[in-house]
Amino acid sequence: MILKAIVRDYTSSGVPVGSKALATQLPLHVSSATVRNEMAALEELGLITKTHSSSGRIPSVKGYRYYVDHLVQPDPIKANDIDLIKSSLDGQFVKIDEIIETSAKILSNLTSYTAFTLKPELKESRLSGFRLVPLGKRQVMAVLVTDNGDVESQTFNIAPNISGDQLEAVVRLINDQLVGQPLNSVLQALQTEIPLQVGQYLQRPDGFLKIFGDVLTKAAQERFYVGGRLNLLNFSDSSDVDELKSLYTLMDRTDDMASVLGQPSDHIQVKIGSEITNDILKDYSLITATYEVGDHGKGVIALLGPTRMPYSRMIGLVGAFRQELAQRLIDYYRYFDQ
Amino acid sequence: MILKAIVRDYTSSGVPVGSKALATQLPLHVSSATVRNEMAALEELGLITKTHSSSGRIPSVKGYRYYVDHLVQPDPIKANDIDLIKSSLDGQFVKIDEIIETSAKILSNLTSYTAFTLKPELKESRLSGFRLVPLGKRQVMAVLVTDNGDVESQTFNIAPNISGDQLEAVVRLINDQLVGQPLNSVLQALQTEIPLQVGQYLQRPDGFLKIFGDVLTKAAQERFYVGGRLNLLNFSDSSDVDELKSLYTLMDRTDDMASVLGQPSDHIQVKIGSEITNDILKDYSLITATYEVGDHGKGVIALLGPTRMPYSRMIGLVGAFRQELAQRLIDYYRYFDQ
DNA sequence: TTTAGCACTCATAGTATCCAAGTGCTAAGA
DNA sequence: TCTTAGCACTTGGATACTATGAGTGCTAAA
Repeated sequence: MILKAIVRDYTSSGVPVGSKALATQLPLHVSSATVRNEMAALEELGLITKTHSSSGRIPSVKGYRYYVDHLVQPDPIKANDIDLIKSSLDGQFVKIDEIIETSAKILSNLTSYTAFTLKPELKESRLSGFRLVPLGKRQVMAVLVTDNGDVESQTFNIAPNISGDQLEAVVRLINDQLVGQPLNSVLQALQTEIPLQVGQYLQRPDGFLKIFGDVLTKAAQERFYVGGRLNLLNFSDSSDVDELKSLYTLMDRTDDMASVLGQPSDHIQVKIGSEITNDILKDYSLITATYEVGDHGKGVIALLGPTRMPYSRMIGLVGAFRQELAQRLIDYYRYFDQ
Repeated sequence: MILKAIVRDYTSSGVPVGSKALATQLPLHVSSATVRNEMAALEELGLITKTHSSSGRIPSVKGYRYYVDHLVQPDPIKANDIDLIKSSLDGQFVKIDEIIETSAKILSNLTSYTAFTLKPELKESRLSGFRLVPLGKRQVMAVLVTDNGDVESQTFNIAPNISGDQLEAVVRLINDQLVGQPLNSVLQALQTEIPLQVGQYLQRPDGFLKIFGDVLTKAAQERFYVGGRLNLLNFSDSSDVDELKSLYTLMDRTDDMASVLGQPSDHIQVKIGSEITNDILKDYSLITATYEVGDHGKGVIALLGPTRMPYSRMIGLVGAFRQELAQRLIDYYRYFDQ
């Protein structure tokens, strides 16, 4: 009960909490001295610490962990918030990506923290088609489609001496040999056999290979969105410029962030401070949740905030949001899947 | 001479400069008392100020202005720097936009400030084609091309009850009526007659109209790139979080930034502190330069830094960079234009 | 087991003091 | 008339000292 009160107090006020204040708040009627004894015990257990020898107590990482694992109960979500979520997700979206991207924004607005969303994805998507669409005299658009429904495109200029036939031959080559293969394999093939084969049709295959590689890697990458980047300035130290920089740099690296978010799991996960695998985030906490979209795979939403975040509220919010988002996406697919 | 020395000193050290230090630095042999008398005169003229009543002097906005207008001579660019520029611009680019984007990065790296680049653009580009490329069962990609060579695309899903014929009819409609018109007019038509006409072919035209509007506005927007966003943290106060936030928000608004950069002009422009039209930037300085790419229009590069930036070096750099970039782009067009 | 009492600790804010860097002004010198 | 030495004065910043108050640990009594 005391640990719970300390966490609650500290996360809402940000000030180390002392025995006297605590005694008056507790549902039991006990004196501050009693509280002090109990606090000494909690400190012994490593659940709370002091900032200096005569200060009030703050929860340690271990303390937060115990609180999150055993004591916290998610706040019921406010009617206001649920309305906001519903109405924000209710827009006229024409692409899944838009929904996912907006989700990150909503979640960050709701919490004043920074939010991440990962698009739901089948384990391994396969190449389902590649085309070159001629646009102007020299302009061509390369379009790559996966069996997942993801589309990547890029325009480029071709050298004047390349004929339409040559391009068609290359497209046919790619489609014949690679459609149906997982993107990873295609990427690998790009390093090995493809250049040789393409070389039969094009004099200087470099340009084409670069384009193809670009759209391919874009398609193979996880779709990762960040909302409320700037909120980081609120809750981070923000005096240490270098730290801020590495944080922002980290957030732009899709791969690193994907590994930080970790494996999908069914329940809401909370990683606190040093529990996060990446050192740059050791002073923050991360709440992640997986959302399932029927047979369209799983996605992840996550929330990054200070270690001293009001976990009960945030866990409640993330939980509610994941449900709303999943529902919204299921509806989306139901409408468009034949 | 004294003003020049003060600006030079202060921009390189960041510390208000006093009469004694100044006396030893000046090419003339004069005592500090003489310098003090001159400084009093300069202060009278409003060219320099004190931070407090017994501090050294710093240049005022008016002082910087005078310096930039009459005293500064651009530093000759270092061999190192020119090599870096050349080699960075030398990559295998397949799109103009890539070159422009990289330019912002190079310039920001070179200066440790924040750089902006605006793609060269003809006065008003016109719609030269619109298509819908079917990708899968329900997926369609909308592609819009301008006579400028700009391409915008977006994928979306169509409702199951729409036939290929309907889409073709819509595409034909758009192309027949609107090709050759300036994008602005097309945007306007989108508000007025187009919805009615499209309504004849589609039951629920909203989705299509949104897509068309989206790609259209994207194409009509100026192409604007920012490099070294994070450098802002170095040279801005960075303790005032709200200020930082509005600064970053500003940088994401293409329109506002375009108006901040101002009208293209032939020579390098320097705007100092409160001279910048936007209040958010009142403690910064902005160096802008226009680069011309033959008959492919004009673009802009710009550099944002603290008011106390070493103008001579920066003006030199921006000048050299603009030349290199223009040359690079001219080469690019020469290679691909027929 | 709980509690009152008390000595002790430490961060924070406020105050005084010193120092260095710089200024303005005056009066003498070139 | 311009330059310069000299000097009193101003100011921010560093350093030291001193309350003050919130909080602790421990002891002894209830």
